[in-house]
Amino acid sequence: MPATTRTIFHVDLDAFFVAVERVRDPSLNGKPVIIGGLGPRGVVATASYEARKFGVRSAQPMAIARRRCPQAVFMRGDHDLYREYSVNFREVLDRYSPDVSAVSIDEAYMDMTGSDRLFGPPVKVAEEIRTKISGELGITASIGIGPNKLVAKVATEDAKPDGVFMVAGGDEAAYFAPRPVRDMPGIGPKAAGALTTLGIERLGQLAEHPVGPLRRILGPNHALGIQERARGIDRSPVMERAKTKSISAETTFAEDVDDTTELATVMRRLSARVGARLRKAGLYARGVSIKLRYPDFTTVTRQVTLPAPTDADAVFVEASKSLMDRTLAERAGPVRLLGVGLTGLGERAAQLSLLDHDGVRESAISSAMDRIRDRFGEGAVRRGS
DNA sequence: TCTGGGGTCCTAGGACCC
DNA sequence: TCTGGGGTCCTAGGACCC
Repeated sequence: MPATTRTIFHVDLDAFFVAVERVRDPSLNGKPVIIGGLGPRGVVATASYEARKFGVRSAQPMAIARRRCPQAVFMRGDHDLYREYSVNFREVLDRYSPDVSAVSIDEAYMDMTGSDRLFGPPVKVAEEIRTKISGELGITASIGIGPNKLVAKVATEDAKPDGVFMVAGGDEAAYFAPRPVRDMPGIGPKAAGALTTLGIERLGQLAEHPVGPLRRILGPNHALGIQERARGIDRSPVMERAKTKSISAETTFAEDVDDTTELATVMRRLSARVGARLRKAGLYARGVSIKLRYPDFTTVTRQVTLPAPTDADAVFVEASKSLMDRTLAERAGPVRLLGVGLTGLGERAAQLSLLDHDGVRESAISSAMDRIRDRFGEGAVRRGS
């Protein structure tokens, strides 16, 4: 099969959460709006462009955002509503390509190779998609176009906000070369810092650097691949995301918690929460993990593999509590964050044969309690101990 | 300025099996 | 008596992304 030049779109909704809030309440238009955790330890999820002018950024501690832009409207956000918009967003994209892959709630790739005959030149289709999104959802999107996902994704940064930017096939290396290495997805603060020690600041320098020293920083197996990416080369297909591999829930306390009874209560609640989500997805878990973060931000994880796959809360609660006891025995509280995860997920049918009788019974009990909670609310039932 | 919550992927060492 | 290599599973930690 001959190598064909692909046409890939990366579609990204602009300041998505804020945009949705503005559909609901147009009086927010033109104002700085900041959405994120409102507690003492919250961080910014999304800031409107008006707020960004004051130096407010995603993932920034809310305390800093408040200082930089005290006049902003601060909101908690409504994630169920954002999910609904995300579904409608996806529905628009599906009209234009059979190969769409969502990467997150506000972002997706589309393989538009060969779509010219149907829809016209890429930039024109991109504008049409944007018009449809804003017409039907009332929010704006930006679209990056490139010969692969990597270039399309980076191009979106030049398209934002509310625009289209295209990098033609063949231009990708020249387009990447002058950009800071941090612009490349996969190079985070650590890798960028390490590259600086080699005098590498831009993607062009990264692409040209002798691979030897890069192996030390980027890993022996990945240095070459990353150098290819620095030239804008990426062969990965637009593919729907693989199945869920883990389900987790965690909470950062407003104030550090030392009381082991309270920690146990929270651990139980988190375990039940991930258990409910697991059963809703019709899955079984083979492993339970926990996470503790101490005030100095050191983070400890502990994990066990269960004797048999299960979806029973009783098993998750027992496992997570015993892992926590073990961890606290090594280092006692206070604790800043507590988390629980379920791993080794699989389909019910595939794992059913591995269940013992007790497992079947516990599974049935948890499912029955889910139904009661659905009808009567969260606090309606709890198992006796 | 003081760091959320939900994920994925990678590395690395040790156990265990063949 | 000393010494193998490969494969898989398990656990812990960490980088990164949105």
